[in-house]
Amino acid sequence: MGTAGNYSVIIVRYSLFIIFTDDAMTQRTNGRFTIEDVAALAKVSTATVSRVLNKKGQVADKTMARVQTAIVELDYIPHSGARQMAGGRQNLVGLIFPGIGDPFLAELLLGIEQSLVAEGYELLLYCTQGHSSKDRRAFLPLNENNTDGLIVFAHSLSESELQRFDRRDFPVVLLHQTPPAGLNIPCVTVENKKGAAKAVAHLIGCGRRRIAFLSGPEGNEDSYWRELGYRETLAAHGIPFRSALVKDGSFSAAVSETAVTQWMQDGIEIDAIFAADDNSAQGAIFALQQAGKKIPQDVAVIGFDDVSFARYTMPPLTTVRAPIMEAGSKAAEQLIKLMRGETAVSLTLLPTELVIRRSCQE
Amino acid sequence: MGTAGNYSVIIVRYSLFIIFTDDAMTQRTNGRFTIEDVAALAKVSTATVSRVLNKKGQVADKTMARVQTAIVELDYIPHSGARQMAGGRQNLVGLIFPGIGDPFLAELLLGIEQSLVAEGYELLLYCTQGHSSKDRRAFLPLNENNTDGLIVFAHSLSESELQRFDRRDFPVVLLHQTPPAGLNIPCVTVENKKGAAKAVAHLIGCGRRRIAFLSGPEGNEDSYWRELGYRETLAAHGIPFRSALVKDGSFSAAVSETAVTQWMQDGIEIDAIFAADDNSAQGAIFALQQAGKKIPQDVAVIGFDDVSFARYTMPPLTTVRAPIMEAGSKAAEQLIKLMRGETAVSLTLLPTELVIRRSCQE
DNA sequence: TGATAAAATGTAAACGCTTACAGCAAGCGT
DNA sequence: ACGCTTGCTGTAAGCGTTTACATTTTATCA
Repeated sequence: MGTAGNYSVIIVRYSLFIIFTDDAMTQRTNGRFTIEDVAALAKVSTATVSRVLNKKGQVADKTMARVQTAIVELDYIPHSGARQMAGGRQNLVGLIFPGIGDPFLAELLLGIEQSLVAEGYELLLYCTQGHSSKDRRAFLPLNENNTDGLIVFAHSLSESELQRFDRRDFPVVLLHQTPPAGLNIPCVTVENKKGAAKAVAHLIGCGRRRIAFLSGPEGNEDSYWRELGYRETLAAHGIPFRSALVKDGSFSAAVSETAVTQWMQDGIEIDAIFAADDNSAQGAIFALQQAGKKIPQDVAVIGFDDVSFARYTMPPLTTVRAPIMEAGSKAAEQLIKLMRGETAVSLTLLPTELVIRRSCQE
Repeated sequence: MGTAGNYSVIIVRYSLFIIFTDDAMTQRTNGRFTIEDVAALAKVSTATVSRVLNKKGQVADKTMARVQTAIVELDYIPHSGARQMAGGRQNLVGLIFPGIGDPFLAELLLGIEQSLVAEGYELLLYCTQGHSSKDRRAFLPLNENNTDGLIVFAHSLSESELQRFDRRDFPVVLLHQTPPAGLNIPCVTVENKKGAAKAVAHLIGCGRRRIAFLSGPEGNEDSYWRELGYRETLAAHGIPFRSALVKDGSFSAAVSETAVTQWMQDGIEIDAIFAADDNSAQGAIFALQQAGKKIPQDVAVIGFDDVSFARYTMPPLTTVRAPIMEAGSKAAEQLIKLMRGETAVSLTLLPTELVIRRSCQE
């Protein structure tokens, strides 16, 4: 690299030339440039290039400028695999969640990214929908060696997968799920039981007594607490719990529609439905209207989450607002602490709030 | 595993022994196991372990079994970075898209995964929402060195980013976006213009004449063609185009609500709205009802996409069904061809179909 | 000016995998 | 008995970074 006098000029003008003729270059996979090429062009060592790339250590301003020019010139991008191997920080966190497409997620993601971007992290998503956990095991494509930490939503990972990470002290934060026994993984979730209690109390306050509950999917923790809130509030007001008034709505409009239609067909008397989420509420409203019921006159409906479409249902949906965006943002904050080696708060419980629209009373 | 009676017991103890005493082991980052550890435990070379991991080359049944036992025993997971470096296949494809949370995406993803999983690929998602393309450039976390190919939705990548991939012959398929001039990147999209024409023709057939259009975001290609279909159909029926009847709805219920409310306040006479997507249609319906309009008596509304909630609006939404899932699946198929080195179809145009519900006529 | 500290830069090992190549054993035909 | 082929396995180079450490350059001060 000694005789570099006019070398740089040559390089700059003839970068195309290099690509086609330099042997070392053309032998590279895809003809892609490496840190060495950048170093050569900038007339520094790879160490220096690495330093400017990572803004670590000291580099003279002039040198840095030269390196940056070279980077742009070659359209260089560091090889993430090599970075992982060398043990540097990835600047990457992963979010693992079941099915996409729920409006819920839009907000959640917004919250997460808000916190993450501020710290220079990127977010990669992996959706477990349609993978048996068995297939996945060996191949979870977001893991301790290509991310700096993981946010795991609800029940998208099995207990054993969580254990793996815990054993390796890998930063993980759980969203809307408390950790399995014995694992000390920070968790961020909302006050499900209190929220449900507010909803049901409001229904009772509106004079409703035959209040049905549309649960979430089997084993879902949010749904569990929401149902508990429902039961306790019923009890607190001296209204007996009746299992015939509980059906699975699976957080799904379609499933809930079927469930409510079934109630109608069975002639079950209902004057209110508390749905475990807004999707279920939407399905319920539809089914009720199909059956000729007036909302809220005949049946009041109340949802949970307050997702974006809640105000567009007809009538607009009274629902329990979960601070979804805040939850995402808090989760990211805890993860950041963990990634820094600090200790995180093991349970963050966010308050919920009743948003009254017109599906309970005019 | 012939003598497996007490074998497993022995192994269990052995692995603990390894963890705590073997020097090479404890020095590893995170105390994680490598292919060498697996090789040692199975008493083979790393090459053999790699061969069973990748099902490549010949390995005797007995040896393979021993290796697999060791893998399970150590709970070993290959290091993705090392794999990338060594140049093996990643078995990973990336999907890059703007904002999450649109019900549209749920279906799309389903289609993509369906094709991908069959070929043994995993899917990782990157959402560009909330990143300026400037920040991202150097750090696009899904790229040619950590995936085998990319599916890029609509306008989530800049032209120069697409050029980079094209220059490197990296497999990319575009969804709902035709490639920039000069780039030969396969594209999968739907018959937007025809679909729009069907919708508008239907509206006209219902006797509507003052048909408004709620467009998608500026520069969106789907919206462009849908608007063209709208204009041409109007023209074909001798209805003059009036720019006052076109507003931006940005594929968003909230934006559309505002836009329609504005029309109402301005006293613009409208007897139908063709919305560029179902979200816009939902916002439009809401705004119209707020303004005291009856749907479809006073104003007919028609959407585009037929996402899951379309049948839950009140009245249920007439809309142009785009075969979203199929689009996803086709895109994945083309990508697979590209990744195999075969040539792909450069334009796949999927047919759209009018789904008549009750928002146009009773 | 020379001694010394501080700043800037370079050298080279290590990270964990894949794979070309080499080696070895067993079976075959002659 | 010999050389060949075939099937299986091992050796070791190389992938592109980061970083501890060594070295050189520059700044500071008496």
